[in-house]
Amino acid sequence: MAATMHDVARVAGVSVKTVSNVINDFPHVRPATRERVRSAIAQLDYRPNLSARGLRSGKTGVIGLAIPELRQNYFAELADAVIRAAERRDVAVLVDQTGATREGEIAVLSGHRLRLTDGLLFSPEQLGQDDIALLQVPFPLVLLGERMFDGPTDHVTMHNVGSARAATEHLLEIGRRRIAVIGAHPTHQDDIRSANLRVRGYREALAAAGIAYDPALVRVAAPWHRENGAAAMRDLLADGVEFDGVFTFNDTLGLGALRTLGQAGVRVPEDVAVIGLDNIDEARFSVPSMSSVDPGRDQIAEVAVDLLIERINEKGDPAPPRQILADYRVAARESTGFVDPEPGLASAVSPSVLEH
Amino acid sequence: MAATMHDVARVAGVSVKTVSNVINDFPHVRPATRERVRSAIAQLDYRPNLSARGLRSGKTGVIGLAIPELRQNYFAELADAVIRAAERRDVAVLVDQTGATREGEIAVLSGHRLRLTDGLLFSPEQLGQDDIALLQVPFPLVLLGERMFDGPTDHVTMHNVGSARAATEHLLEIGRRRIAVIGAHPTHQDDIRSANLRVRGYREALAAAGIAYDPALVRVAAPWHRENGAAAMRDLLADGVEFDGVFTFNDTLGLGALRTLGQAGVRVPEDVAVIGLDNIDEARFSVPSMSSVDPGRDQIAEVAVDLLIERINEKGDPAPPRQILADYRVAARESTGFVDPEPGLASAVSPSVLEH
DNA sequence: CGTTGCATTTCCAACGTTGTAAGGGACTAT
DNA sequence: ATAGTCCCTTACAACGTTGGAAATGCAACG
Repeated sequence: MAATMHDVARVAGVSVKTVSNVINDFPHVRPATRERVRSAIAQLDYRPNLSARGLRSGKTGVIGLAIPELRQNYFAELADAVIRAAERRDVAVLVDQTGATREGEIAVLSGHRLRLTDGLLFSPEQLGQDDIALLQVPFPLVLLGERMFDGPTDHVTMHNVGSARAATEHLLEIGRRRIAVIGAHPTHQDDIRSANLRVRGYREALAAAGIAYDPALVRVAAPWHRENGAAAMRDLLADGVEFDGVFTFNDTLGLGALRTLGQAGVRVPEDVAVIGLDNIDEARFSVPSMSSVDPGRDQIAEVAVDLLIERINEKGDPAPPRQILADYRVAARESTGFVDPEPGLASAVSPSVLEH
Repeated sequence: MAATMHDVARVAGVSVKTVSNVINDFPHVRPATRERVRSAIAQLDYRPNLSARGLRSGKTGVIGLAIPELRQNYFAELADAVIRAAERRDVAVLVDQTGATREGEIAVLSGHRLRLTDGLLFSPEQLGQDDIALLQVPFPLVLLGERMFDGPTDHVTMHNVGSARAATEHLLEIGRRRIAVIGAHPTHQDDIRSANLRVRGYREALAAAGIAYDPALVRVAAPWHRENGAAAMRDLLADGVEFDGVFTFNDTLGLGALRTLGQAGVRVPEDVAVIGLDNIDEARFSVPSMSSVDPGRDQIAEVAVDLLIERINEKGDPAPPRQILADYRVAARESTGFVDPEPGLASAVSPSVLEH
């Protein structure tokens, strides 16, 4: 049977409350007493019962992370970053998968699925701008991702316009002038916000370089899955539109596009340079390796966890919702003519990263 | 403030214990009473406080899953499967990353990191056969993976010999006769068990087909990372050994090998057919898509969760440890001359799967 | 009509922790 | 010596739930 606070108190010759005071770093404990308690704790290998603490304090020290599916690379990496960030703050993470369904996402917001958590990090994939009202929930919630904006909760997201502009600028810097994009939204689809912002970044970069905007180069693809990237690229090639660079709105689209280019015998980057957005690990391992904009996922995870913990501990009237934009940077690889110093190495971002 | 059992009891006009009895599906509650309690619960949107329940019952309804890193595709898919399996049993999953370090894995076993859990699913990457003694822990533990065998706990794992044999047989069936393998272990390395078993499966298949074993075709690669697969393939090509098929001991090695083959201008599958093992999602998206043996990951997750829950609820003397081997099957794709009916589609295993 | 037996419900205590308020001891100032 | 003060420590209750035992109600029986 595991030791309890009472056991520790008995061994140390103090009351349980004094043990509690030592554990919680309360002031007003004599150093000698503190030491005695410490050694009793060590001797008994005592660890606080978190259920009891949770019951008494109303906090469990666990946060929920709701994502569509772990097997989607992007979300695995997000979960990885969140778990690391939470660990540093001594918080555990319960992962819940919504299955990328609307019902799943709504279920998560009902709070019926993730019990035992103090708050929720939520990265929706189906809910959109029209569902903002659903975010009004009776527990601390921090929103992630680019599907809903200006909601009632804190929101941490990448810089859509900036990173899209950076991607386009990167292609311009290596001399490309006919730059296609893949991932625009079909009219009135509710991916709107994010896709529109990226189109805006693209156009800003073009404008700054004095290049005219050509609608023929802007391709619809939704959702942003590999097969749609491949299909959009097939269309682009079939239409005979001339282009020497492609910016896909995420890496998954980009990998699909790369595959089509490879099958079609188009050389990358000689004939067409390709850059994605997300900087998922997989981008480093495609043939050729794919350049991408790193949207600052680690920073997003850190900040999101911090905000959530802040909200959990918030007393009194809640502060107004905050929106945080992460820093981004270009990771240049073979698909835009750069060489990976250490191709296939599994850790750290490539040193050929261009700081923003 | 959230409703408690007392609130429900008051509304329903019964005692708290009766509410508890309804919630826990105890017999001996009159249907009328049960109904009254049910509607009170609905009316108040009551949900049990899991901290209190955990305190009282000693169970939290949460299990831990310790894996090296979520960003490794294989483990993301494993975590996905485990979370789904656990959800069906109304159990939540706390994911802990060991960081693929020996210290991290030992720390997990100390139980100091994952508190608030009833038991642990542990998939080691660093610990090996010599560390078996560390698995003797004071909480329910189910071991996953192929690094440690015959330990003191339940163990769920793929069928190493069988799946390796199946991979080799698949290459034989499409007419290959000079079949190389990548992923053997350097002598005395502690990957031994798994790599050896796969070599055995390979040799069994060769023997059954009446083909002589040629040591020159057996290549060392450790750990099983992409870069080592690429390097082993470079060596194989550089050595001038003749071969028309390659079986890599996991998919990551295979993707690395595919990359090298592509760069070297060797045609897949015309010149060399390639098959991996693990059937990670990524295998469907490489160019060409890569055949693989599906080691039954979903089944492994299901069984592992079941065993763990059984152990958690076990009373009295523990039953002897059990070892479960999962069913495997070949997923045939372009790299062995098969066509994906739906290339790039993100769900379900390809219908070209050959059942085992 | 009292008794028995069973189904149903209630009462009480306990799980391990922490907040509150009060207690005890040592020191200082008078 | 005495009161006042400051530190440090303690006692007690409470968080919301469930196990066990006790109590109640009801029907059938003699």
